[in-house]
Amino acid sequence: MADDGFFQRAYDIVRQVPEGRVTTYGQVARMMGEPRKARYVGFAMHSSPGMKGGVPCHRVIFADGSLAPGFAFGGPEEQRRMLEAEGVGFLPSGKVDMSRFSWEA
DNA sequence: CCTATGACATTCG
DNA sequence: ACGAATGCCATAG
Repeated sequence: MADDGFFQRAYDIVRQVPEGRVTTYGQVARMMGEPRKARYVGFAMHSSPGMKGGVPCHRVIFADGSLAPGFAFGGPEEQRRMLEAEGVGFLPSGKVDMSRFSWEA
């Protein structure tokens, strides 16, 4: 299915994200050449096979550095835990320090 | 054809 | 700084 191609492309990008590094939905969408489809990237993550498929969707966060409220692994709390375990630093605001850990191709 | 919805992003008050 | 509103694109009713 051609639609799945979009998903596969999103997975391919997220799969390239190294540990201790985070990226945003808009960023991934932009790499695919379609920055307007940021929402679909999010949907792709929702449907993502998870770390088993090599898709660390927990490294994909909002543009402002916040995590997905309620749709994550068991809440943003768990996601924050995982990111911290990978070496990602968090700000006192409870958001990721994008200034340091924002992933760049 | 118009309205509603969605792991987003950006702008305004 | 935070919350609300609007914009984008695609699918469904």
